[in-house]
Amino acid sequence: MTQSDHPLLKGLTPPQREAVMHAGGPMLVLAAAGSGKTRVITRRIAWLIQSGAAPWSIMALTFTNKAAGEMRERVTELILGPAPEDADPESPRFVRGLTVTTFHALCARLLRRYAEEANLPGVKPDFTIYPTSDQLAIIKQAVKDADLSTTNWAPRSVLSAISAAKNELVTARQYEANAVDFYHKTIAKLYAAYERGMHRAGAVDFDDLLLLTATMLRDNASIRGACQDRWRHLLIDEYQDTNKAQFEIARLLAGDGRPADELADMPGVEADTSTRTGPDICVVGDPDQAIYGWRGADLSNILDFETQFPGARVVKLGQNFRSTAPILGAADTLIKRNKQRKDKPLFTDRDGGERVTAVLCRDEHHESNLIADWFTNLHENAGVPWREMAVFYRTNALSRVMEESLRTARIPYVIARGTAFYEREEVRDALSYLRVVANQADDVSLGRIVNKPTRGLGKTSLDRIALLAGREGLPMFEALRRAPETGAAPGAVKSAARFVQLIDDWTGAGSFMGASVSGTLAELVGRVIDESGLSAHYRKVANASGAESDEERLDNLDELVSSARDFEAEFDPLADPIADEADPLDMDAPFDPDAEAPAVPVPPLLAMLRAFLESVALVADADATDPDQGAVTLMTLHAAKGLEFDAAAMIGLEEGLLPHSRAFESEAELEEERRLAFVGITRARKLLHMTSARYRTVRGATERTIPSRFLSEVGTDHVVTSDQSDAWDDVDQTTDQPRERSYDRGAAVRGDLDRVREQRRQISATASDLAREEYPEGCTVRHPQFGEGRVMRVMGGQHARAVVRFASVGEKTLVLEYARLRRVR
DNA sequence: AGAGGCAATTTTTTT
DNA sequence: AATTGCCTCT
Repeated sequence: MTQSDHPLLKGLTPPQREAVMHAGGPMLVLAAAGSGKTRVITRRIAWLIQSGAAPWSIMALTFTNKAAGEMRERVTELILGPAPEDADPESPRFVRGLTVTTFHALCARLLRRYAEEANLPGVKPDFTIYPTSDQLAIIKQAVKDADLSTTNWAPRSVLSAISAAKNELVTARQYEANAVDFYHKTIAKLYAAYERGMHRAGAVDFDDLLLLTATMLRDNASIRGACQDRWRHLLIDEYQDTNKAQFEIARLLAGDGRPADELADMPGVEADTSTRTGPDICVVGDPDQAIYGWRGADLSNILDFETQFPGARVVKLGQNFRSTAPILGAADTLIKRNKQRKDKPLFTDRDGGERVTAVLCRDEHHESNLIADWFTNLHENAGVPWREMAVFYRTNALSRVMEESLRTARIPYVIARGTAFYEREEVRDALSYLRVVANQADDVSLGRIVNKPTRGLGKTSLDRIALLAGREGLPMFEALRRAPETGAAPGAVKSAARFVQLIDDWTGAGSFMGASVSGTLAELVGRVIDESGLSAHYRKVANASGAESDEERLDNLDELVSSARDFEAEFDPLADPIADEADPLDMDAPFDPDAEAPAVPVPPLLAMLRAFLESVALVADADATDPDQGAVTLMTLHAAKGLEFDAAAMIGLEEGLLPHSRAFESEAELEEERRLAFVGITRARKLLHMTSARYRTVRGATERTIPSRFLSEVGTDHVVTSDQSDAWDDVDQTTDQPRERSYDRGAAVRGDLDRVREQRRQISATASDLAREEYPEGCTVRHPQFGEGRVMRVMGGQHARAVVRFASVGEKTLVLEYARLRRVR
């Protein structure tokens, strides 16, 4: 078989092949948007394995779980072949020992495994990962303790200062040493206090995961050595988004590479030995898609790669296989405006394709209706599946109006907000209980649930107990045990004892790892939700008001149990980068893709709980996009990176939104905004709509807007612009009030004004019929506040109304347009 | 102690 | 508009 016939090289361009086959040593793949970057990485991993590299010697790092999951899946298919139809979902297919994960998840695992050995200050293996909201709680306390006002020292900005420092690998001590003025000295003080608070709670934050891992690898030769011995091949995706800490981790993991002779027997490799030195680190990225400068990403990591890894091979992938020529043309014209940029070709060999459209709309409702109609049209007339459509926006707030329009148009949609579920009050409460179970020093979580549902532990008593905790340097939970000493009210003391007993029951009084607490993770989660009184609490509320939100809360708690069950079922101990501890891999055995996975001892419940909480802490918004869903996807431009759709809409192209007003100050940030727009444009395969609204209501105030500079910067060769913002008079001149906002939406897309006017005349006439059709008398509906009710009467006219009799509040007359009614059953 | 109401305030993006 | 925090009332 000649090389080019190799199945892993099939259909690849010469530069893609070069990257896949690269013999080893540092390599930088500059991959333009849509140039088959993921393909190259996955094929390279498969290539390495087929060339004799052990799967467990390969590590691929991504930024989101979703990207990691997809990569893992694609490598599995390349190695094991496509999944059989009758595949047992219970026994997941995976390439044993291969590490494909996110930076953060890798760091979490490494820290749990090595924190004790490395003797990192304040980090125990049972650490909790604090999300931003919990970080803020610690900072707020630190600000208060320092007798500063949270007005002058907004926790949010203090946090970003600390975070920025951590991303630069600056510790609290170093920060203090460098602080010269009052501001920096104060931040230094707060940084130190924050660290103390985190240590006390046994918590680390997202930045710590990276910082501590980098420090650990740097300062501890034996741990570094162990990692370098294990992972000989390192691949990093989206390298343009790495920050200094991530660069350090990559550099330390890559080490100095292996002796050249280890590579000598790789088949299909050119006899070019000059490239066979240095660490086998392969990074893939595109400087034009760098959009995370604000969280410390450092473009010099990719720009200076050749300096940092001497002798690096550079492969450029410029040919785009994704988008039509007009879309690429628009993207290219736009990105050329950036001054801080190495120009690189972006080309396709395909002709044709529809031009990009830019539409200036009247307001955000017009805008979202326009998109909804476009989608409907594509779906019904062009047969484009819903899942091939997406809406991108700069800020999450823009999703709301879009949702409304999609709902009205009965278009199925999903919002890519992976974290949303875990941010819900009831879910956070349940997780807080679980986190206290996993780590009893977690004071922030404890504080949230110690009296929820209320169990007679009020502020006064808790303050007294907190005093004891502060005096003796105890975690709150320990202080609760000693409540009798605090002189708290007898009732409160009793409550404290009951609470302590509750937690102790779940943990087997600290003997968690023993056999005293058995069962599955899902059982534990269910038990905690139940015995904590949370479910009873919400059930009571739900029964009392019948409101949707409370029923929903119960459902969400159930869903948390199911997600625990799923996690347990899918938990793959061998996918764990440190699995070799629990189940030593036979490093010398030849890799056999068909070998049965060995029976792995079920991890103890506590380990499972920690792994579950960790996975929950590390979910990304982008993880929530599910390509199998038959639904339009709504997401931020940031979450869109790495994805592609047949038809995409970018909304809110206005000065202040995209580019965002916070970026006006600096040229560098403006260029990042431009890259963000570039990322959005290049997500579209065939059709792209860009819209801007003449008026937009933000935080309750309607403002006149200015169309984004990017709309003109995409040029006119590939883009058709139409101004529909004044296609009709929407304001009644006599009262200066807006008239009912209705227009023919299909016609608006086509810009057919006569039809618009005709349709408008008809709309009010048919409104009542439509309303009756949608809400026939006697049907049951649900209102977000009032709960379920029965429709008694429907009235038409300009603002169709319905009289609804609610169980909770009696009869109400609701304007259908505004009352977010939903039919039940 | 705890719930509910009112006022103030708003990081844009995320692991 | 919506969330969050503070304060009052029961």
